[in-house]
Amino acid sequence: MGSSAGGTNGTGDTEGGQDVRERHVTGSLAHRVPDLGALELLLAVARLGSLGGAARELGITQPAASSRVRSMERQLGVALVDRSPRGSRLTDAGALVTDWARRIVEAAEAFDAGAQALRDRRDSRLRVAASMTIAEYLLPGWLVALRSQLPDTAVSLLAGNSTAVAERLLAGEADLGFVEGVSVPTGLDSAVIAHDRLIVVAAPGHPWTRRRRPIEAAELAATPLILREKGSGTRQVLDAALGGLARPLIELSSTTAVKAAAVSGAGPSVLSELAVGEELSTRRLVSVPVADVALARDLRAVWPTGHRPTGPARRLLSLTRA
Amino acid sequence: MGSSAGGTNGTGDTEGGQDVRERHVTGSLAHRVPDLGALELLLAVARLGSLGGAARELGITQPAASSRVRSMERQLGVALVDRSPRGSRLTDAGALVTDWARRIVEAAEAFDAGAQALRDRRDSRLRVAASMTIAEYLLPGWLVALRSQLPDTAVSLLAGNSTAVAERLLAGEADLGFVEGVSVPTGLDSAVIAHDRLIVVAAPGHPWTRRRRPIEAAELAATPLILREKGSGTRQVLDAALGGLARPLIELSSTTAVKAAAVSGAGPSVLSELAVGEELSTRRLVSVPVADVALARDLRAVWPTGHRPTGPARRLLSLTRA
DNA sequence: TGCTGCCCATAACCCCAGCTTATGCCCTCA
DNA sequence: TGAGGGCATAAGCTGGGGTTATGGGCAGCA
Repeated sequence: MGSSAGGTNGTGDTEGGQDVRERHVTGSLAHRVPDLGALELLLAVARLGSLGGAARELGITQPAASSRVRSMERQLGVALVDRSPRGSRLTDAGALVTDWARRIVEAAEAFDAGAQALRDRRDSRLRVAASMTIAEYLLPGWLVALRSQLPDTAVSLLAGNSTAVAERLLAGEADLGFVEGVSVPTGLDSAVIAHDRLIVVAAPGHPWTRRRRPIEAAELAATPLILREKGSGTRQVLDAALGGLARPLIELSSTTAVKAAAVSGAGPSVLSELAVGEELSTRRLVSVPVADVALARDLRAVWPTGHRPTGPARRLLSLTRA
Repeated sequence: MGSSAGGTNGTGDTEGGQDVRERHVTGSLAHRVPDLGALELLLAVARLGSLGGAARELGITQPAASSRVRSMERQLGVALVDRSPRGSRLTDAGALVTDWARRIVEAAEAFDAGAQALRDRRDSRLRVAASMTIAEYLLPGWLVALRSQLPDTAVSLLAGNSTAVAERLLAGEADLGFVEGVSVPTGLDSAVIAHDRLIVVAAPGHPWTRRRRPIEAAELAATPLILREKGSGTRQVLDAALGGLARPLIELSSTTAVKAAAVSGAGPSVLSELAVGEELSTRRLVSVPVADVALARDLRAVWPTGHRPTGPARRLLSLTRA
């Protein structure tokens, strides 16, 4: 590395003497991270090896691309591309930054696919109904993949609980559904597409995170927990596993609120492993081993009995089987 | 939900009769996805239950927040918050969108943590040297976590291959290193922090993706593959596993380039599972089972023999042991 | 019942980031 | 040696996002 970071190539440094470098300013991410357009531009430069080429691909002019990359470099304080009269290549640091940028762009693509499905309610070629956990954590990725296979298929998404999903399907208002939980609503055929486990989590420092031995079912049932409201898929599985005994410390109506409460140390909680992956890997939450309790559940694709999915629905279904 | 989507409420529609609704316009993500500032604002609204409160937290005025949320709703075509004279709550669709937004913001936080480490080269309290794969895929997450524990510790990052990492550590220019690969450079102590496997991947449709039986080592060695250049950690492991026989179809100098080539169907490749997680789950690449080949490798933290990490280095080390 | 406080919306104005067009220099290659 | 691709700089325009100022609903309380 180090090849270019310091500005050893005196191409253009117009900013001259100003090294005021505001440190430690908590300028709210948006001020420290380039916007999506700039990140897309960077990815295009990486792929095409030229600023002008990237500009053409994005439908802007070459000077616009040039200045935008430059201001991104100023913002980050790192040289990203080596410009030469016959093209531009990423510096080592630039390659790294580009990889990190790609994550943001991919998350944005998932967001876009999801948002688009949420908007196009009727008149879509593929109408999907999904339970919350699946709609939150899995569907956007599937939709991105689906779009790459069927770019012209408009998808609509309705999110609700299992019974709502079943109603839509049976009323002919949805082509394919996804539910989590133990049982399949009557009138529907299903295929298991993935498995999910509920796990017990607590903020770092909680006594349970220091235990040697796993929690027993009885102890879990006896401890007040931060939980989703009754009726949620997560709560149903937990209640079933404990024999209807889960004691709520607080009941909240969204997974997000539950996570926030758990992270802030309000108490232990039980959540889908899909929901807490990020929190676990960054140590904002710690998983507590449990013994003796069946917290696994299947994630299923469902459709009206007899109406085996065809067309785009079939395509989507085939994407979901990892 | 559907309360406002269709534009039935004529609040501000200055564009009047134009329902031209540009469909299918590939307006480059950035035009379809709200910018980071707007997403942060949405998260704040979700957390605080009020537009004004969110505005205060972000250091902007209430009208600014109000208008920004409104324009986000217009952009997405979906009502996100239910405004009432005593606060604002997310709609169902808003809750979903907020969850998707959170992914983007988290990716941005990782980007920011990484970029900041890349910028602060010297004069940092914790100097980390890491091999490319780790710097790309794992370090940013660790840095986010570290920052939540030690907000005032400036971290610097140098990315290079294993020998470069070792040099820095031995020269006293780095406090903690991370390497992938089979052997530990001499003069360094190490601890295994995770495991990684190289996997064989191909674009969907490639003959190998239809096979029933795993690929044999001999077949893998006989087939031209898309590979990183000689000397990269990935290549070393593969060569060792095959007995130095890997045949390159193309040699490329970055993981990203290799992935792009593989996705475009140029041929099969061998890559770290860390690198292709996203591609696998969205089916841009398919994993091909292999028999008979030892493609596992350890990811290790390393430090100069005897100089057991202390202070921030120790803290970071403890974060990395999942 | 009216007062006070919190919440949100609208209006008018301002500023700068990012775009465009126009131009020039550098390098390579036929 | 001229043509063409690639990059940089300069000058001017536009709009999104910010600000201040103001007004209207709904709760709670004297």
